[in-house]
Amino acid sequence: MSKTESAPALDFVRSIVEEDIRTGKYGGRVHTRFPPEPNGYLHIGHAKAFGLNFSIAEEYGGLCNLRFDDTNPAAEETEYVDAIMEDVRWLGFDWGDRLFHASDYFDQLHDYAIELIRMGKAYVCDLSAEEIREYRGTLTEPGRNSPDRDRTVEENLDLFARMRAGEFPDGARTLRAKIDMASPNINMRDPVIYRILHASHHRTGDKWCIYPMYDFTHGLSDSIEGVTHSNCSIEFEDHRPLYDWFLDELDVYHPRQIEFARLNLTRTVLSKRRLLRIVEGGHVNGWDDARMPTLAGMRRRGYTPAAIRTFLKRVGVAKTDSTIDIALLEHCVREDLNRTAPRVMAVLNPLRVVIENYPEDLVEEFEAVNNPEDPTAGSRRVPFSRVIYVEREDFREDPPKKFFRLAPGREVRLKHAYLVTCESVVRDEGTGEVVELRCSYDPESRGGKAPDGRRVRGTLHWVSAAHALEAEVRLIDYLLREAGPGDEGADFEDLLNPNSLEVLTSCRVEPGLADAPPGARFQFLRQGYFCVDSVDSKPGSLVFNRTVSQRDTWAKIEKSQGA
RNA sequence: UGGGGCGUCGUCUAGUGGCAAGACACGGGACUUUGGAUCCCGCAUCGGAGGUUCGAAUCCUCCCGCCCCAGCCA
Repeated sequence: MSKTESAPALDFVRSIVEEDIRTGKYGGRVHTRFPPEPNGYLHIGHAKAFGLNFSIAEEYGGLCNLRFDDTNPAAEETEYVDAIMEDVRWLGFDWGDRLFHASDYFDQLHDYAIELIRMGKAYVCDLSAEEIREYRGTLTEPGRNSPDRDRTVEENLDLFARMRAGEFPDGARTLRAKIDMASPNINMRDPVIYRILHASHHRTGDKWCIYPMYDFTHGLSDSIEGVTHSNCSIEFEDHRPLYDWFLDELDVYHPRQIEFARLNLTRTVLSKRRLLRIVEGGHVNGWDDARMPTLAGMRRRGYTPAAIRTFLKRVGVAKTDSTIDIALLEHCVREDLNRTAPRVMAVLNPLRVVIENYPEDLVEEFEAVNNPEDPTAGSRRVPFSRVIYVEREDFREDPPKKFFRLAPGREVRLKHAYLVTCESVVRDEGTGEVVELRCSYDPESRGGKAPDGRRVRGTLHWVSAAHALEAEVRLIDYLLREAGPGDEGADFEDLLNPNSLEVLTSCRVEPGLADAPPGARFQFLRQGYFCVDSVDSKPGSLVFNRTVSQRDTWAKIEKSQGA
């Protein structure tokens, strides 16, 4: 632990945890929890939250529970429960045998509610939802007491029992905490703690027709589980007095709630409401669409758990409202994939090239290194023949300055193979479009080395026409056209990028990819990182997703030339 | 106009009275059989104004800006 090892600075949450360990506040224990409501898919923003909770537990020899906050049967489904567990595990976290549900505590929570009633700290209220809102007051005016606020304990007990017994319809009555209708903190103005909901719960079925509210449930669940640090997002800061109130009034074990800022990303939608709109509006093909910021989407797109965890670490944890540049996430993905992804050649927009002086029936195989960053990755053999495909954008009839690729009379290197020179072009007679290049090769340049040491700046990827496999490649762009998350409003659809997905259908990839398994990740040389789509790719009809493009210096040069 | 919170490079994040640190982005250069990777160099006086102090991003005062809260959602 020497200072010279430059231990990374602690974020404020970890500082609090360390301080509590030092002072023995919880007997030196560290126990966190991740409490998602199973009403949707987890996205990268949730990953910040559970990454923090699980990581802190790991780092301090503590435990982290997975607890489903399932107190609203109207919104929750088992499908989401399963998806959430899969996503948390995918990122490499483990809750051991501590899988819990707020609904596990419904009996105990009910007992706590009765205790509050007995103490005169809770009452049954007959006000309608609208009346409760009216009585609550506003941000600047205090609220008024409910006419039912002074019911006797006996009457409250009786009414609450009848609520539970199903005597009243939804919305007829609520159980409220008796706190302070004049509190400047609106959350303290006699919040509802139980509501009547004749709805079947995905775990408890029809056992209950009254369900506890979040504020009442959350702290008590933390307390029951022996949580020490209850980390949540910053909009709950106003709720902390209420969190503390229940624990204090009931005089039970008292965890500490700590709030941190949520994650925002440029060009990315991270609100559940909007994500739902994108899915239901048919703007994407489901929650696991590769364009989605859900973990399921990122997984399908080819992002790695390691890259996401590195990203989360670099983003840090603070209370400042911030928006992370999506470029940081992409950097982390490239950094990981550069180390681990095997290189392969694939031509996205094929342009046919005939090497006129290359023998008609000859097929050579060239040794190609799989990953120059990783000597243990080995090599493979790639077939070469007289007719090949190169990338259409690697040829220009009128090459601009600094364009080091193919052009009439220009010589380039075909990666791993030969030096070739463009001798002439073949056009479509109707459109005039260039449909084929006629080239010559230097037989002395086998392997790509110029025999006389002449300098050849451009190196192109290619595939042998007779051997290449046809494939579909999906190019993924941001869901939002603007840099920021955009304004709230009905015109949200206008903020969507209409070109977030570009599908290329006649791509050609090297033959070795024939049996690449679903999810396999590759670097398509000079282009970026791609993975085999885990849903739509089939042997014989390969589908790849572009995970992230490679940095493209030429694009920058070209742009600055144009400007 | 009530309450709570937050303001440090373009974007994040450290720093908590003694030379403003790191990452991404951006710009420049080196190297290169991926215009990839890698390597070098450059890039902020800390929301504003006063004050305290030998010394302030750090302490005090006032001001300004942004975010959250009026669900029987979480």
